[in-house]
Amino acid sequence: MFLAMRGEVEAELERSLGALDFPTDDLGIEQPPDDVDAVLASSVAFRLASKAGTAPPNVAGDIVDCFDTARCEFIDHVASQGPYVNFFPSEAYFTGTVEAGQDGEYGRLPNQETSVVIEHTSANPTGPVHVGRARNPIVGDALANLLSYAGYDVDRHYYVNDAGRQMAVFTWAYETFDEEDLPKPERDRVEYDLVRYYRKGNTVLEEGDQETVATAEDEIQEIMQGLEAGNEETYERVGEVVDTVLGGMQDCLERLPAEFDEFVKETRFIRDGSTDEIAETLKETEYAVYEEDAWQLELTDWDIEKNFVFLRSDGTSLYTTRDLAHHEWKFNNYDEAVTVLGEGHGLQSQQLRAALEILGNDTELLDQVLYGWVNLPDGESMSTREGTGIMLDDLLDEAIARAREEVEDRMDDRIRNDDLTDEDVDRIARQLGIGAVRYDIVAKQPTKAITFEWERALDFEAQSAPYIQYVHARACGILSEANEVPDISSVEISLLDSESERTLLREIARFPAVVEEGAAERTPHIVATYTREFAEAFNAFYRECPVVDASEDVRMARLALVVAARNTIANALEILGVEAPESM
RNA sequence: GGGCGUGUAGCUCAGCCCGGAUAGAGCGUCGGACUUCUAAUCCGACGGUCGUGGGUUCAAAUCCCAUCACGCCCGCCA
Repeated sequence: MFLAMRGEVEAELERSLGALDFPTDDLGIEQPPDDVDAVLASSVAFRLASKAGTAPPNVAGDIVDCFDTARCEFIDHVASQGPYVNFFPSEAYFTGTVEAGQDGEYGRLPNQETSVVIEHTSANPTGPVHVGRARNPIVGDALANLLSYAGYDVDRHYYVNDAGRQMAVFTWAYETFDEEDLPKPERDRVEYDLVRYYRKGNTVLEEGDQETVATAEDEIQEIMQGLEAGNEETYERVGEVVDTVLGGMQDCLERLPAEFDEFVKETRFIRDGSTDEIAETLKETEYAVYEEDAWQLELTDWDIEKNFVFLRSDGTSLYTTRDLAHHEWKFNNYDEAVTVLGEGHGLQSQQLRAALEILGNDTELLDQVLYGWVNLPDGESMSTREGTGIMLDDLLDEAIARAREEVEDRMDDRIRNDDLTDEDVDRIARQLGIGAVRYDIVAKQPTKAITFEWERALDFEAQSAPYIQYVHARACGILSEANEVPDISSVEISLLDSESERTLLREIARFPAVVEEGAAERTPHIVATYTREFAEAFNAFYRECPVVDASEDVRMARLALVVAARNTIANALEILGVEAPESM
């Protein structure tokens, strides 16, 4: 209803300003502070005062006089307060909110008829997923959920770097070393098994004697050239390693859960010739220069001082050249593209955009969401090759273990006698533990750097997932206790007239607007902020408004409100990728 | 040196793009509320030169300029 009301405010305010001979390009619509009872406000009177030759409050008064609420369904009245014009909701606003909230899909926006490909994670398939990489799937998955809720047709892609030197090193190491020379794997899963070869290979290359390293380099070069030349046998050898490791990483990511519609391999754009085509096209452009035997692009028009080399002196392509072919493929198959990537790729993503423009693409359709690094407290960085960092599996296991402890501690002093089964305890521990990890990461602006600390990551207090999840469990508790479904057509919404009920209704009403804004700005964290504010409103309602024991009419109205609240918080959590427990 | 990002309460963060009503939360500290639809909750108190200095504006945490601190990047690696 918020979106509908905002539409009415915009239309009628524009008409009013026009009638008063004021410009209508800036309506100054904003959210009033908490202690003002209006849903929307306008500060436009400030800017019109000098034109009108009078003080802002007078202008605000004129606007109020001209504003015709008879033309609006969701606006009850308009009032000026000093220089501000405040818009107050009608009974239909609240009735409409409760009705809309009965839908289990509440918050989902109309189909935008637009396809979006969101690429995220895309970690090199070299070993187990560590916490440093985990920010990407968590942000990426939430953003994909959010765009989907906003009515976009979303495909989730993982771009697999299977053509680089690291994969050649990995393949050589895997084929060279014996299992018995390696340490025990840290966990019984394929990527933990195979990463040992990769680490051993890198150690040998760094510390081995000259002859060993030279032999290894020859073999690595042979693999790389086989890939570039389109040699099928090489593809198979490398592919075995890539697919195996990736399979294990997928198992890990599914725990979050983060799943993908497609794993797009980099070699695909070598094999189908599109990388070569791109290179040939670029050579013909006015930005192309041939310097020091390599083809480059001068990007000074884009304020990038560094030349972008797209063909090496030996004529082979680079990662970004292949990524150009990848992105042209995206543009051919989707209306819009979003990529979630680490801040270390800033310059590269600028070069990519510039080159895509040179190739004639509309880069307005590409959004690159950058997220900051995850550091360890002692300043050490996380590296698969060096075997440093916290593994995501370990973090999730620890989170679940701590959540289980909490659940068990609380079992003893539960007032409610609802005997949780062992399965319930398992479920709750998993939902809360993983939810806490996800929420902690998705709730922050991605551009902020994070220092990983166990206690902080696993804090289950307020402003964490369990706080929000508890709201859902409470709502479900009321509904199961009441054990009846309100007939929405006969419910008296006007009975929901206390302050806490009205506040909760307003929170429910603006959920679709949060989805709209978050999707447009590609900022899933605002959904997390919303869930916190929503939880506060719900808890106030919970404290002040008994549902089950209320008189018949009030009970029905409140039950309808609780259904709407439950659907809202369940769907907001779904966007964040945090499970909504029915009991905890 | 250049580019990008970050800097808001002791700590962790919203708010900044798009200027507007007394700068908001949580943690921590202190003090309160469970015979109640689940206290993983709620209520109250304490806590702020919004990094710093200028500028624009009726109005600046928000826009502009400068500056400091921290992070990342500046490879014919990925």
